[in-house]
Amino acid sequence: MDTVLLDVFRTVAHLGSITAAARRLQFTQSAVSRQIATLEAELGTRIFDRLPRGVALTEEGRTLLPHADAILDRLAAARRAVDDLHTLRAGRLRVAAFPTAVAALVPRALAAFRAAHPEVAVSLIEGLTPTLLERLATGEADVAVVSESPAGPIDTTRFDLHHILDERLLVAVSRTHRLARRRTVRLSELEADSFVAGSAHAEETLLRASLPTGFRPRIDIVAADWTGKLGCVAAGLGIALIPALAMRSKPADVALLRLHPDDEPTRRIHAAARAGHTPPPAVTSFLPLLKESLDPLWSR
Amino acid sequence: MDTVLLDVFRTVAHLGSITAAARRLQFTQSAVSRQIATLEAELGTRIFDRLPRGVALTEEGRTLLPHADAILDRLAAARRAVDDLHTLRAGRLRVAAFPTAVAALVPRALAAFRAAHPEVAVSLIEGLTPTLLERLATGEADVAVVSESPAGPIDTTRFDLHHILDERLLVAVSRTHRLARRRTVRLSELEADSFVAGSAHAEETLLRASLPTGFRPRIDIVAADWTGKLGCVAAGLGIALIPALAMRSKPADVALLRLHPDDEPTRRIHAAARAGHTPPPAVTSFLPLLKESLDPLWSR
DNA sequence: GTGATGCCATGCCACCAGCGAATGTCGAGC
DNA sequence: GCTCGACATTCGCTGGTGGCATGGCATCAC
Repeated sequence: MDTVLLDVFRTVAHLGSITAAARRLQFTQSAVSRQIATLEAELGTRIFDRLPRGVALTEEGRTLLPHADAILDRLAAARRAVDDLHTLRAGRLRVAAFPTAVAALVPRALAAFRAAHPEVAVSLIEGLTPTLLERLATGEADVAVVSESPAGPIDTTRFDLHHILDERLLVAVSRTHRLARRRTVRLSELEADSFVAGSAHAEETLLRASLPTGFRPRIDIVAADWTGKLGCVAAGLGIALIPALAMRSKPADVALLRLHPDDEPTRRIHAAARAGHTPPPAVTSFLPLLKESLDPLWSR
Repeated sequence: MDTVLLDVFRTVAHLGSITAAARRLQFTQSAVSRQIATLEAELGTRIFDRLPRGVALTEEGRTLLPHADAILDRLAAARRAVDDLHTLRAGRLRVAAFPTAVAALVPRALAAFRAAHPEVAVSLIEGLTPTLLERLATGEADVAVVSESPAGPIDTTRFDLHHILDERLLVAVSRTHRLARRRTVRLSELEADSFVAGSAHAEETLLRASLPTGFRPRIDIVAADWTGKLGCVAAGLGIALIPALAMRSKPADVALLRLHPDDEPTRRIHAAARAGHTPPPAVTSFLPLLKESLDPLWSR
């Protein structure tokens, strides 16, 4: 059944006249007359009594009226809901991101998103790239901020990648370190140094994955997170490799050196979405914000 | 919007395949494909992602689905409600009737109606004919059981009348009365008798309206209702005119005489419905029951 | 790799549903 | 009795809708 019939019915019932309803609905009288006749045929009963002046609802019509109202209201609500989703007056945005991105990049972008679209419910899950992609694939997340190294390429047949930045790896040394004044160093110059490494397995992976094979760093100190690591470095206990993304601002007590371009590992940060699936509107709107949130410190 | 689109949408969403939905709905695949496209155009957004094997809901589609379900369910409920009304599995029957009819005629018919259609809510209002007709006209009652005398004809342009019976007026006399053995009497034979009249104004009207002008009954006793009146008659205190309709059964202690046809007033009992209005299904079903409930005692 | 298969989109055609304009019908009111 | 207002009906036409056939794409079997 066409809901236009119900709208016509409602209007006729309200105005008590086919002719008046036709005027209001921009139809001809004959059209409305036949639409009512069609509706009556479909229901198998008369819904209006034809009076000398206009029409009046029958018992059946009176029964139908609230249903027609409810159906049309719900239809309008459906349109509104879909439209709200489209214009970001409703909906949700579930971001998944790897730990380093959660330090600053993703929170900044999420904050900007929430400011722009306060009615969209945002949520954030932290995890390692393979897990994030799995969540994305199962629909538990709408977008995943992931890192890709040559060692672990991402299946682009399953995921659409939006490149955010190429991550820079910095060498943190104490201000009194012999290389503290340098802008750029080569890895070979650090063979004699002791490294402060993270205790987390992820950091192991980072170090191993990031550095050229054959380079065997000396590790004397293990610190859990970036803040502790930087403390050790500042105290001159060793040097550390720090992803630029982990630096929320330039620290005062350590020097940050860039690696020579040939030594720098290539870790590309992407926002990933499910391939073949149209991203929810919130994701489409979120991606540009991720790029706008970039700090010049982070990428080369 | 055609609700068929919503049904197609629902089926496609459920089966995850346009082709499968087409099979189930007895459409061709192309038809369903374009119906989905039409729905998407109407909403201004994609509601399905086209995958290599079938389709999957987008965020917008997921939002729409519960609305589609609700709309279709409500539509089905509307059809059912109208149909129930039609088949008397629901609805109401509001009967208005004049007092004498409420004695036995209408209750019997209502009981039969309720037995046949227990899910229809029945109600009954008692009143005098002009009031009843007014209620009918304003829609407060669905059908009115009214009496019509030559003195008060009913406007048949406003009301459709269904003749139920021509009311018989009986003369109640005690078993020891001089006419107790007669079957028929003439009014002129009763001039010497004392009449037991009702105290109600209605009874005054009945007596005056029923009897030929010029006949002046002698009234010594006034009794409120038919039972009391019959009690007086049985005790030999006088005689009474009783509408046959008021007799729920043949009483043992009084004799009931018919009036000679020429003396009998013509009061026609009708079921009245609003002219020009299709009666509610319950009324259509109720009218035959009124005639079937007739007691042979009542009418000539 | 190559053909077969399954799925969706689309071009084309035929059909009919629904619209508008005009006319018919009926009752009310003057 | 005439006019007016309101709904129904008829007729011709157009646009929408479905079916058929085809094409593109991805997957699967061999």
